[in-house]
Amino acid sequence: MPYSREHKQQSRARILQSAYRLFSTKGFDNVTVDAVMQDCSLTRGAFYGHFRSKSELYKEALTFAASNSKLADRQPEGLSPREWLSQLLDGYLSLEHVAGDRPCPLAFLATDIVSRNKETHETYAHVYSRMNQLILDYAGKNSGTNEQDILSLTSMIIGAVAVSRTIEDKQLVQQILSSCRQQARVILGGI
Amino acid sequence: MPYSREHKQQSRARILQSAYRLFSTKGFDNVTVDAVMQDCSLTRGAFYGHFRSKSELYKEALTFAASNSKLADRQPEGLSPREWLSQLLDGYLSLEHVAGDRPCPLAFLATDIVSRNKETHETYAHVYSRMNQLILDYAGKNSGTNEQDILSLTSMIIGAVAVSRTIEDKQLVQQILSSCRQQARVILGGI
DNA sequence: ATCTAAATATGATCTTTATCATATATAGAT
DNA sequence: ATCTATATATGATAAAGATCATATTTAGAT
Repeated sequence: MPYSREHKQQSRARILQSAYRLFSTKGFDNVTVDAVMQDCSLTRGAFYGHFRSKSELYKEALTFAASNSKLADRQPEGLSPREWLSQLLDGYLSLEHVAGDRPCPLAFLATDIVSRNKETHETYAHVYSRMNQLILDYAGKNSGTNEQDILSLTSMIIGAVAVSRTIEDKQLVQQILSSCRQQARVILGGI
Repeated sequence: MPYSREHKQQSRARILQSAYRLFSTKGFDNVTVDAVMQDCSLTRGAFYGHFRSKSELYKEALTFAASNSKLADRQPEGLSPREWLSQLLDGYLSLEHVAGDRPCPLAFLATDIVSRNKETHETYAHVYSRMNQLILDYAGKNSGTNEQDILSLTSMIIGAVAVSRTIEDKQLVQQILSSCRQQARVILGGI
């Protein structure tokens, strides 16, 4: 047996990490297979030992990102669900997030997804539903916040991050994010 | 002098219209210069008599779309600004819009824009500011709705349309749009 | 030390596509 | 009718990039 037992798994994880970082900041067509492999210090040829195609990589990277998102992080002890949700929203609606720190695929790939294949659309939709469900859980089902409210909330925060990413005027971006942080609290009935 | 006086202007307009329709639904990289020209029954070569490059076309198409958007339409007589705004929001948050009828570049190109050049970013930012300003004007500055509220409103409607476009479950899309229509009225203090 | 299957690297190939150089068509002016 | 500047079309070029075929490296087992 060649190489250590987990070697390939580790390579695969590195490829996915590089891929997601590049895809989410540049979009599918502005990232070459070469670029991804160079980013994780491998080469073109090795790629096809891990993935069937660039499309498959994109879909897998999307799944990878979703399971590594802050939303998927465990709620820290000592925080109530609502406090944790409050922190999550502040992180989501932050300059750091907009700058590309563990970016949310829902916002960063919003329009890039449209040109991908059906499987990828389904993956995206799944990630979206999961975000809504998680926020609903944290908000508390008997809190006066219902599923409708959550749908408008997620539209708002996804839209805010997507738009903010394109705007170079940092002050305006801060205003957008701050307005949405405030509005989020209104929707959730105060935290 | 060859051709009629306005011939070239008309061709240019046709190119821009085709370009915007294609770019907004497929994104920059999934639209070839050939495809645009064929869409308006011209050919590749003629393109460079009108635009210096594909990038320039994209930017011009964005400007073109903004000035042809429903938001730029004149307010119909017999409607108050708030009634007109209400109709605009319902149109924006509709299945028809999501399906691509006179689509809003802010939503349809949200992440595609990021990879474009600085000039294009500025154009996008300009369109964005204009949308906020128009909505603020229609809402009425002394109505209890302030600029902050508008920023969260536009984030929400842009996000809703951007996300909806990727989701194939029509029922879910209707829920998203409906939730946002409702939330929009809350933000605007009832219409 | 050597052998071997798995992992990775290297060197094509083939397609797509933006852009350019050149040719043709158009319709007003003479 | 013909001439001409402008608009449009056609064919060529060249670069980029996904994928494949083939070679090389790796490290556990013998």
